[in-house]
Amino acid sequence: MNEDKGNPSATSAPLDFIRRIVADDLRTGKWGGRVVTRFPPEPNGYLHIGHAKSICLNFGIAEQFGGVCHLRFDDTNPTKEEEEYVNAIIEDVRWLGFDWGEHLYFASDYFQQMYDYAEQLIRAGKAYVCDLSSEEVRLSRGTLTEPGRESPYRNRSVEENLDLFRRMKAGEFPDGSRTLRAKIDMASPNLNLRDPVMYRILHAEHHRTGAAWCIYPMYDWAHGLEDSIERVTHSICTLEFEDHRPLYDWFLDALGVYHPRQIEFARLNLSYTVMSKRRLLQLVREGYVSGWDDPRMPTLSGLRRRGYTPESIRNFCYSLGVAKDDGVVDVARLEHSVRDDLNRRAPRVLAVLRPLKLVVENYPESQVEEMDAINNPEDPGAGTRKVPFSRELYIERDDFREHPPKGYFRLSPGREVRLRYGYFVTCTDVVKDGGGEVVEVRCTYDPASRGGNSPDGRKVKGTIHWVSARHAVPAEVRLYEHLFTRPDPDDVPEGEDWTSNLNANSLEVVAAYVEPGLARAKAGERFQFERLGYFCVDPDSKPGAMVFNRTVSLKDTWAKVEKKR
RNA sequence: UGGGGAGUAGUUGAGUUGGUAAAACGCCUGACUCUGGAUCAGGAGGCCGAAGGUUCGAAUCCUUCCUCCCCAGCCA
Repeated sequence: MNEDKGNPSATSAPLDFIRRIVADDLRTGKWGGRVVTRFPPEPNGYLHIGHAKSICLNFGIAEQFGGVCHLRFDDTNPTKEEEEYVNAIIEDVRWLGFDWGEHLYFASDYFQQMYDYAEQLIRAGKAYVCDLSSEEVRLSRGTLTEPGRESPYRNRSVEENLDLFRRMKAGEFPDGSRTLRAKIDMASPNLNLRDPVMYRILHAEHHRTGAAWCIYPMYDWAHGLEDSIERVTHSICTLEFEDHRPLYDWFLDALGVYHPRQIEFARLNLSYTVMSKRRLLQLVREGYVSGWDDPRMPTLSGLRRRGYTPESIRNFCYSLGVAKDDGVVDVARLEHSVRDDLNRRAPRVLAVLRPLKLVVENYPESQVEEMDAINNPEDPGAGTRKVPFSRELYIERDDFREHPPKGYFRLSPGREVRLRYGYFVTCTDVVKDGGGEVVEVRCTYDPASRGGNSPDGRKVKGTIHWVSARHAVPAEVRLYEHLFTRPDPDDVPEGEDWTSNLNANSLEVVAAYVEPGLARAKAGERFQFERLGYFCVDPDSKPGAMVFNRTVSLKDTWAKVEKKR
């Protein structure tokens, strides 16, 4: 099939800084020849294209260096996490093409061990139960420039801490009344080290552990332990956790346990869209889109429904590289990678998005011919098919101009064009409605040009697509544009927010006609509508009521030329 | 303002021990073509954030400065 391009495992491309670290570690035997990475999503939303970069990195490294990559749910906050999300995440990672084998884990499975480690830290005098409220903690934490103040509970005895912590676990105290904190340094310039909270009390039902726990570990405390327990070698995360690394290291050192190396890289940002889970959730909840899998969403489920292939997303991610400066990637690159993939594999078909009737005056009224059409010029093995041709056809409105501009070489009065796989036709007349709108075009055909070539060798510049009016299948086609009108959704006037940059025209529904063979196409099937773009059958599609999504248009140099005028 | 990061073509990014700047996408030409697609061949585009310094020589080393991002959740 389609080999991933740009994946260092498949090319001689220079290694990125993370792969270089892995390769060095392998050479020096630092981890005993093991390579263990992990992708640790929190099940509080759907995966998006930014996660795909992380997935490709982690699974890609494991694959390339003969290691393994774990899929681990970081489910330490029962108030935000749901099973629906874990199922969707599993489906998405699998769809993207990765396999974690036996290595499916849940942080919640480690709760008991984490608890035991916490007691160990208490006994070592490195953690204490604090009775301050969250407000009081906030006030005593200090600011960016001023040190914090130590909690009055900071020096409780080990016995008292142990007793209180056990009672926290036993459910004796209400939410928010106490926390377990690490005893580090309230004056540290790194705020993360100012006695961070390790456990909070949350009497909440967890999607996996139910009511077994009422204290839940915080990210900083839990994450390193998860990595340690799984004997991860390289714990790869995004830049915002760079500040947390000293804490990651502190916990593991304080415990004296197996200690992976955390490495940070820049997350992916894409132009014309938003990527934060909070904002994606807002788009869903407030009805700006139809759901997490709305084809306009940058979620993997949205891209899948839109018609993106896993290969194209992987190739896109590999083409990005891995570095530490965060910028914004032009969506045009994502679009390029689907075109590149679909060009090679998508069967071509004829479809007319905005129909204009074309009557071939000298073509016999009742005649129908089956024309031979090539399924995919990029893939000779794809074969050919028959497409019916008759006297009345539909052509694209855009392919006729009563007054053609310079450089236009499609149909217009007196002009001859080729109907793809059909005949040469010459426009003889137009029919207009009361408002002067062209509602029908008349033409004559050259019977000698059957199939698309004329025996006298004369050339025509334009080739347009068409569909037989009598045989065509009506279909709903959903045309998508960028979700936002500006590359940076946050680029708004004073007082407005990112939602004011939502593109009102991001979805246009059109009543189209497609060639008859498409009547049986199944959800998820992808096609190239010749000269238009790549389209995918939507799950909403039903026999007799086909629905297609436009994945991406074809490059259109004529549109570009026209736009410049 | 304290701490942590980052600054190389429009974008993403190579450039690992200093020798004077890859590539991809985008853009512009042209060729070819029964998709104005694809393909092929060319091209434009960078004072390597700035200023000093070291050196025969600096994107790479030193100094100072500037800009951008992250951190004051009992979120992850």
